[in-house]
Amino acid sequence: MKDVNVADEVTRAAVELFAAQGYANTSVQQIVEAAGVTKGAMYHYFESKDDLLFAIYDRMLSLQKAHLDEIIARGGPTEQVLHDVCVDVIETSIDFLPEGTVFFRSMHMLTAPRQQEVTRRRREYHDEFAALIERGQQEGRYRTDIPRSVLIANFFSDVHYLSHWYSPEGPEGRGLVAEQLTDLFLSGIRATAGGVSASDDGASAAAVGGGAR
Amino acid sequence: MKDVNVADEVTRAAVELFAAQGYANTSVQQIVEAAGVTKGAMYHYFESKDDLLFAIYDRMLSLQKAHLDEIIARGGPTEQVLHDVCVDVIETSIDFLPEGTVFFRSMHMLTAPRQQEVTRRRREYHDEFAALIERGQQEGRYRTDIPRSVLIANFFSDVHYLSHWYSPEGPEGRGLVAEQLTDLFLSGIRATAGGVSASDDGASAAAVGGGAR
DNA sequence: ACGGTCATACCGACCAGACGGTATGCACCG
DNA sequence: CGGTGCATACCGTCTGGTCGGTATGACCGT
Repeated sequence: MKDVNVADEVTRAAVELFAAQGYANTSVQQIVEAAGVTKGAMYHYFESKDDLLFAIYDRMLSLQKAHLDEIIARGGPTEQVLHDVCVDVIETSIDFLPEGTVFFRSMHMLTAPRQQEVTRRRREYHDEFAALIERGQQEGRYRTDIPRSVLIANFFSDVHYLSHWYSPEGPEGRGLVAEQLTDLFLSGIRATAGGVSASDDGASAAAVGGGAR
Repeated sequence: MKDVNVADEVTRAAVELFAAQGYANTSVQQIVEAAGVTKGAMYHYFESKDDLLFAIYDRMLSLQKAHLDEIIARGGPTEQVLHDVCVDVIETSIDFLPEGTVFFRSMHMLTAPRQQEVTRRRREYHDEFAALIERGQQEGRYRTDIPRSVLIANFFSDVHYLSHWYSPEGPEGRGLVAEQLTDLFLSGIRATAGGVSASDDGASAAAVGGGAR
């Protein structure tokens, strides 16, 4: 099965190098050397350097979308489903930390049509996530005084940022961090007894205390 | 004052192009054309393309650090100070949205020493921010069941992510979004009434999984 | 069994061109 | 006259991609 091995080895090396040095700073020569193959072999399996990059995106997107669908299909109370979705995407992102680095850093290096494709598939994920939040809002669980798009951005930002600070060698296990970030997010969007006062007086908001149940 | 004008115009064009196409995909030729100057003029003011990129970082870092110091120097209750700091960094990031795009996307394109310099100055900001959180924790205001580094990452992620979703043309004013994100963050880190507090003796947060009750 | 044919997998020298950077020169100013 | 501010032509390097060629092996008619 040399077929699989070459393509896989190239992909592996590419992710590693792209994450470490960036897409533009990594030459095809470097990749094939790191993968232990030749340029000819690589161009036999990939149309272009861009194609190689897209393969990384494709794998990530497919994986996370599959997870999302599976969790939603499982059903259950909104809070539970949302919790599971959040934890999963964080854990998955930790499992694929180098891919994540490349993902957010090099998206603009893709050719226009592929960039659109990535955007489209990310929006699919986004929309399903948004539907979950909306469901929770209709159930009175989550606050409605802040636009839904802001609530969602607030969560995805955490996923996005992971590759900038999380280290697998650090003290925190991936499962723990996932629970913690999810908890922070859910605590933030939970509907509270009182409203939110915008401009002045940030201090008095503390008096409201938690709507923790 | 042609001196200032040329350098400024080049910087302006560079930010715009870097944000739109990425650093690596933007040639020096493109920059000088967009700025309405010649390559000779540009290389008279900047040592290299890298130098140009660093100038962008330098400006952002100086600005935000100055703001931070000013707000902290103003004093006041912890909650108020932290609130103001959060709002400010978000508003500033919105004012310099293209710079922000470049900032996070192209850091790895800087030469090693400059990358270190940027990291060093970011850490300065980070540490002052961490000190604020710690103060709030000692006052019993903020939860201690989650590592401080996670709390902080949770906030900076929002700042980081802004350039990926916020649009000045959108319905949300920059001040409003800043308040909303700040509120979400503060709601998340607030110590809950009956919840875990006191000394952090390790992983006491495991209870999160079941989702309330 | 066997020569021949064809497709697939792979090799690696080579190329066109783009890019960052420089060298040289000139105009203007104090 | 010297120095600053800039213009322009030019260069060496490096890169993505190509292309002619070879090795391997399955299949086939005889």
